[in-house]
Amino acid sequence: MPAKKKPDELKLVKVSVARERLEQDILRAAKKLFAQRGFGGVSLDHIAREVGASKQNLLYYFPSKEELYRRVLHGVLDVWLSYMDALSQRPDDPERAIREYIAGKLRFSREHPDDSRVYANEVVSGAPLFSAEIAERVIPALQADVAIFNRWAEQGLCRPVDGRHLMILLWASTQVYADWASQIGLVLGKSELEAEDFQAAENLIVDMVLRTVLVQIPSAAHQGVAQ
Amino acid sequence: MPAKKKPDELKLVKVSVARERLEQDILRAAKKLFAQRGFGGVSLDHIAREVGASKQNLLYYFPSKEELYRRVLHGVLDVWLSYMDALSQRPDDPERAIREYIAGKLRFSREHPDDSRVYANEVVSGAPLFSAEIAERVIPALQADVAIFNRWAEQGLCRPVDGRHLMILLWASTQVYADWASQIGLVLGKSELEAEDFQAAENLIVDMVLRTVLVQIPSAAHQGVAQ
DNA sequence: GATTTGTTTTACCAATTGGTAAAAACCCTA
DNA sequence: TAGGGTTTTTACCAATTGGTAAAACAAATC
Repeated sequence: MPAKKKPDELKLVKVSVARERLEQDILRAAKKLFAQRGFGGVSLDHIAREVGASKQNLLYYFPSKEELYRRVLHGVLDVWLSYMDALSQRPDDPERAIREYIAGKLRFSREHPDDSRVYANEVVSGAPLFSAEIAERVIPALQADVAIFNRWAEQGLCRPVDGRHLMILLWASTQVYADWASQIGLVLGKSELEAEDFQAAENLIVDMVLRTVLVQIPSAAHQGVAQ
Repeated sequence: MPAKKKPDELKLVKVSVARERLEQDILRAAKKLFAQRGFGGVSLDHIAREVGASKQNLLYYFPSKEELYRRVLHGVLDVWLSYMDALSQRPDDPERAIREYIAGKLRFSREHPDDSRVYANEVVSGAPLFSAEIAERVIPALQADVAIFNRWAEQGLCRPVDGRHLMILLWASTQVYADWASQIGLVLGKSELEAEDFQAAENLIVDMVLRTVLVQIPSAAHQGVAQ
């Protein structure tokens, strides 16, 4: 083991740390702006100003605007998927699995609203740059969830439902609390959603799904229907 | 009645017909593109090419891009609201009212996907140009619907629910079939949503809402839960 | 047929777009 | 402190952006 190698590694690590930090800053700023205005509505200059660098500096780290956007989308999908594995975690307890799935997706909306909005923007646009990755990573995860519902139905643990449309409804009714936050704020008469709003949403959604899916009406433990 | 007035009126009508047609063409093309790429992602040139006119010709009909966008949004909101009055139409029959409300909103998603997507784009962006009009026109409509739910609960016609979050869920789970059509297509394994898909969605949503809202479990007439 | 009115086209404009090339500044190790 | 690699800045670029001014065209009325 020659001593020469060590400083080399050290340097590499240091460089990559500094590089990594600015790269992350750029990605974060880009995410925020893409979330707000979509791919076409954001310029490199805009992102550069947000992060306090020059446009040419961005282009040093990311070869093109599209590549930067792709990197943002990729990160968004990582986060999105990491909140979506609740069903498979509790393969023999539908009620807990559903509760945790809904809670997890609502937590995603609350903790990562910009990720949710970037994803929404891309999907509304018809996912021109991303349908392949969605088909590869999202759809299999969904198919697995649908299969779990079907198995539960076979085992008599839950009523037979159309798992695909149920999953769509779960996506829609949870992500809406990130994507439509501005409008929901108007509805609820507050400028920002608070913990209690997410709790009320969770109560309602859980209640509805359990009533629909479970064989016996769920315990009154969840008082979600109270106003 | 002087004869002079007649030709004047005639001219005015003719002119406004021709003008109206091109104006409508522009609005339609603009709506389609704004739906796809949002306000910032579309250029006047882009719209002009789509409609077969010159950019300067657009600017003759609409004084600015923002004004054009505003007009599009205004039209979208008209359509959107026109599909939202089902609840108040049947003030004493919750089940029918809910069925018709859901069916109406899904019909909107199916018949006017671009309207839905323009609206979605604007809301995801935080409604920078439109929050005032939303607050003026959408929120009161929603408040009225929530009030109807509360009245039903008072009269013992339905269980007490958080009407605001229920309405949000209804919006989300119906509009998703327009806004997320590309992704739902991937989920269902088809490039375009068909009548049966909307029917399946309607069955599921209606079933869930009625199970949650009605005092007695609804008649088995709606076989929405069958896979 | 002249004139008035409404519409479209031509010719511009400054600012911004995404992107390239090269020079300058920086930083670390030798 | 000299040299070499990494990062940032400066200087450009052609194309496109939203928008203006005025000329050319069309249509209908007098």
